[in-house]
Amino acid sequence: MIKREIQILLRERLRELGFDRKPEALPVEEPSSDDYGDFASSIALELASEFEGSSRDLAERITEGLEEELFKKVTVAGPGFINFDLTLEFLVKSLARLLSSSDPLKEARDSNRGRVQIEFVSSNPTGPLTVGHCRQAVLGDILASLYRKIGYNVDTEYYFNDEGRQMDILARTLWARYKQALGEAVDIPEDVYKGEYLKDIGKDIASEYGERYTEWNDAAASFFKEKGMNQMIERIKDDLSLLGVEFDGWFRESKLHREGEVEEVLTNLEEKDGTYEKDGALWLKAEEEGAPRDVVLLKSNGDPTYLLPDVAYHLDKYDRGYDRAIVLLGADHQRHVENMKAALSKLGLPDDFYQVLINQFVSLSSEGEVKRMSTREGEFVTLKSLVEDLGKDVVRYFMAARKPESHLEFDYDLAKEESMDNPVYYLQYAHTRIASIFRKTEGVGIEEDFQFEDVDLTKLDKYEEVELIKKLDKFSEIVEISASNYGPHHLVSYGENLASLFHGFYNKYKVLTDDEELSRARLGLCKGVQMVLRELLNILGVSAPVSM
RNA sequence: GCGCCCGUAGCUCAGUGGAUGAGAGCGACGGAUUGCGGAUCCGUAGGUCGGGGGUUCGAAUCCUCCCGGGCGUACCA
Repeated sequence: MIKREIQILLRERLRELGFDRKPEALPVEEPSSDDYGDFASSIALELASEFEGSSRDLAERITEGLEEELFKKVTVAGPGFINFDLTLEFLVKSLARLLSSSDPLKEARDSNRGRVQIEFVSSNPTGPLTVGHCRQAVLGDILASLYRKIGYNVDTEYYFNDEGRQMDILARTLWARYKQALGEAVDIPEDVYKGEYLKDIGKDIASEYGERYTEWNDAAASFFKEKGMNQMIERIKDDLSLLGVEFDGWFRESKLHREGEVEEVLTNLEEKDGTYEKDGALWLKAEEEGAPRDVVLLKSNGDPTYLLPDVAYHLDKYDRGYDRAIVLLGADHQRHVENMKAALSKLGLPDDFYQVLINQFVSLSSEGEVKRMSTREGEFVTLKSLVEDLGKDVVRYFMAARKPESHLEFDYDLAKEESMDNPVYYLQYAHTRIASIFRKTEGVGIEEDFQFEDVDLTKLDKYEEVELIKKLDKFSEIVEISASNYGPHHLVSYGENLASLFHGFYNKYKVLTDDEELSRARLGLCKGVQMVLRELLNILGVSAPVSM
């Protein structure tokens, strides 16, 4: 990374002046204006208070002896900004590294980063996944591949409650559907799971098992619970696979109860003096750990609340050896997160173990109308219908394009538009275009898979070419930022930016020219753009076609 | 009432823990191709970065208050 190299040089120079700073802590940025060089640093302004002279004087001192072969020019501007103009030879090395590595993220990878678990969607198997789950599925899946790319050992997991009241209702409803399929009229309990999907499952069971479960008893209850849940899980898996999302693990809440982990965590909390009884219920002293108020762990009827098994679940994650547990939750879980943090802190887990990405809701807009997505209304757009309608690439791209903590207005009409107006195709088209250029190389006497080692990349001296080289160099930093900030949208912005630079370059200059050396250099640049685009689309889970 | 998130161009939104003219896409208007894919490119118009105050050499970005919207504030999950 060019930025890193400048930081290291700056660090050396600052050492000589008596300042001790880590290179990564030194501000080096691409300035907003081209008048201020390729890169700029405001370090002198930051350190001026520790210096006897003015910030401008300090900047002058820093630049002394810094003008080595890397820099065409180093100047001090304004109140003390240091502007770096890089030589073409130096800039071009970054592209050469990319071309020889065949891996755009080689520099960003560090295999010693530890184990991370990412939990997302985690919707209970009582109904189909919706547009809201879709956003989370995409975000979680991208984060997982992002963390893998930079060297973490990542497992994804889906957690669900396979017991409890909701599952009982599911079982009861499914049984009723089964009976209906056998031709008997049975009342469906009001307000619950009337969906077509249960009718279908009921029919399947009827044809497979005939009249074996005509009476509602314990055997039927457990049969329909297990059957219903398994069928729902299968459907959820099918929906997710439409999106290209697969989980490494599926965790059942019942395991925590069965293996005594819930009991254990309760004892643990009691021993740490983290609980008390009030009104017949057992409360967690959450307020002591920074939560707004205390919260119930065991209801007065003895049942645990949602919180308690989730605490046990996270202790289980911790015991499995993860260094970090990242959890994606919807905006309505804010209070739960505070309670969880309080409980885990009571138990003595490291503060940074439990990390939550709260994402805001999705609304769908079409023909000027905005519809809120609500499962409670009973009217929701399913993940399945959305993906079947628009395709995986478009859905994933749109779901990733906004920062998670912002509301996402999903523009259905724009997403549906299979034309230049749809930003997904903008990126894919850049990739396709490059592939197309490489199919034409023989026409100018260049073999398609020629080696870039011998190419003179300093032929790339046009403004647009240099901008592209700098942009490519920035990719690993963007990936790093996207991962550490849990913000896949940075990738999208960067990708649109890169594609835009490329299209501009393409329109202004010919890649395949009469000058063979120039052609080879430009092909090198194209290859670099293609490599980064492909890697980026790959992380987003969007296909990178060679023709469209 | 209190807590979290959001408020940037007509619309949808970028702008990583501050840094030297406020950006993109869509929409509007006007242009570009007998040549590598026009799903492209170039240009014009359009903004007191919700509002006030504060910190700083410097604030869309940090602090505070206010306004507007979403979510939460359960012995639901």
